[in-house]
Amino acid sequence: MASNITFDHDPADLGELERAVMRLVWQYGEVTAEQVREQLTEQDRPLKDSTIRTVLRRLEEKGYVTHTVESRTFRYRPAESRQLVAGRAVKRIIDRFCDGSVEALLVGMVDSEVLDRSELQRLAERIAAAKKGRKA
Amino acid sequence: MASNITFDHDPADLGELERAVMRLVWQYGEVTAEQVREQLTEQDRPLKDSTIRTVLRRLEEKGYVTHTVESRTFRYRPAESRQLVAGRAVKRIIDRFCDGSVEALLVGMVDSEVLDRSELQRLAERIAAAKKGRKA
DNA sequence: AACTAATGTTACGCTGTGTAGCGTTATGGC
DNA sequence: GCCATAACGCTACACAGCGTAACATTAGTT
Repeated sequence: MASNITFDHDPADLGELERAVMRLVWQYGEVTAEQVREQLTEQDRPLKDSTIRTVLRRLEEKGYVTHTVESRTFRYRPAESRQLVAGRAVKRIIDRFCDGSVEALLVGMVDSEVLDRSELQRLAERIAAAKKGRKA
Repeated sequence: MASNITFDHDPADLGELERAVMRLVWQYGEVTAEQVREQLTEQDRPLKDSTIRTVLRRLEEKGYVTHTVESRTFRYRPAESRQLVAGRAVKRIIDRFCDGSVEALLVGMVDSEVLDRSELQRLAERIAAAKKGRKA
């Protein structure tokens, strides 16, 4: 197996530019191709607008954004929150590198200094609290 | 190029086969090209050994494995633990998708059902305990 | 010296991504 | 109504990475 399964989108499979664009989409909540172009230009990355449009179209094909037309202008919005996407990306890593063990991952995060234990502790409490208060 | 530069090891920049091989390297701790080939064959993925060798060489170039020669045979070993690599991969995701906020990520993990709060709670305790017991 | 096991070299095709040119189509102004 | 213009789609192309492997090289063993 593994050869013909249809994988759903993998956030890590976004290229550098695509990621930069997604960052903007998430940041602004809603953007037009022009706005994206302006922002990128400001980030010292001047690009032709056909380039931006191509990227936005690909992102939509990949399911990262959706768009609505408003007086002949496309408004792109994120299809999912970045937290959700990030969460799935992490899940992928866990599956691929930690044989599904979230624990192994977190230990690795601590080891690679992405997380320190007190921080983790705090987070655990925070999240537990938030979840409890929000309970379903 | 300049081999003295610290390269970014992003597991996401590994291909499907490369990942499969890494999994074996991590699993066995030490492998020869032949062993890798046998294992892959057993996983219904028969490949010529020149293929395996190419992949192992690339993995070494990328810094994922190292090798020592033992009576003409290359013994490949992981350069770093998979937890460490996974941890860094996650850090990348955090930087790229969560603007560096670990909290945002964990919240996302909970939201995308990668983690549930009780699990997180337990983990926090476990890790804190492990760290404490292991000295600082 | 010949045989053979283990490695290295080179390559080729495919897919994805960055980047963009050019064609198309509504809209508003004249 | 006609045209300039804005916004978009389509097509392409080069380059890199990965899977895959044939062929060349080298060093022990007999």
